[in-house]
Amino acid sequence: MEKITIGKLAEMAGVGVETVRFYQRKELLREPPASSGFRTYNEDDAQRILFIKRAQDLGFTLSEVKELLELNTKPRVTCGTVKIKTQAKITEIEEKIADLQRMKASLEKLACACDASQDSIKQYKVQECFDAGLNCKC
Amino acid sequence: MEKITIGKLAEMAGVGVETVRFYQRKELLREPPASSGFRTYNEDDAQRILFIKRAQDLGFTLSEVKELLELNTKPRVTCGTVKIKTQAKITEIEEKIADLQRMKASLEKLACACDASQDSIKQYKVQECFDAGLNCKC
DNA sequence: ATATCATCCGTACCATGGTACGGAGTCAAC
DNA sequence: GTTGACTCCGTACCATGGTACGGATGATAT
Repeated sequence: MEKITIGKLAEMAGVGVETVRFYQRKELLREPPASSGFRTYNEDDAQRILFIKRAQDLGFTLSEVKELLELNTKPRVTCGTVKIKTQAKITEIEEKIADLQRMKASLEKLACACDASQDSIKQYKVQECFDAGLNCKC
Repeated sequence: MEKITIGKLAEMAGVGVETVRFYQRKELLREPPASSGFRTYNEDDAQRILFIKRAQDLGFTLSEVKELLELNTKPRVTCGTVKIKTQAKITEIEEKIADLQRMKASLEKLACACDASQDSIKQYKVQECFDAGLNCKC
């Protein structure tokens, strides 16, 4: 198997060298055996970084990712554990979407009010729009 | 009107005294007139903090909240300007919603893949769960 | 009038997720 | 056998959104 240096690993995974070292400090990635002072990585390390990036894109924090990765080392963990964690994340995301949709509705009312009250806009407060009692009847 | 001290204001808005000072440093909140060395707030200041918190809960950063608040305070803002800014925010929100919906879809695939493999593969790895999620046809 | 709060201010610190720096050692090519 | 690129390590720094500290002074109640 080829020797993968930190620079090559970083390139393979699409991250910076410093990011690899950062993940090692955070114990998201093992400290690989060092041959003559230089770390020697393998394909699995690259896969692991790609996994971290993927999970991160799905809204997991690094400590959540670490937890997920640690599920592997624990003996009797099944996919069910992953599913529970994943569904908690889905619920979180659904709540954020609902919040944003409420926000969007409020801003649409503000935009609409701008149309309606061409000249009296100066009195219109953004806060008022966000608050439950909206002036606009759009 | 009653004099509201920083401690009372913080309590009214459900934040810490230090948070109020922090918002002032960030220019999200005015530096109120100080009567004999102590700041004197009013009801509007409390409303403003509540607005900040609300917008923040909806995924806006403090600098975005600041921008939103500035829609109110700019003196010569015309109706058209408000509408353009508001609609830019709406577009931003729509993008956030779309991002979250993509995240949710991926997570649902992940949950589904976990479900499918729960019985059959006892030693299923977390990474494999994510990989299965990518290819899941649920 | 004295005790006990609250407030003042600057500054330091916390977590998160990295990024940058600088002096040293190492490796590979020419 | 020297040059240039890469790596080593610790440490400092960045933005974000706060939280905590501590000495001084103001307000208030008994």
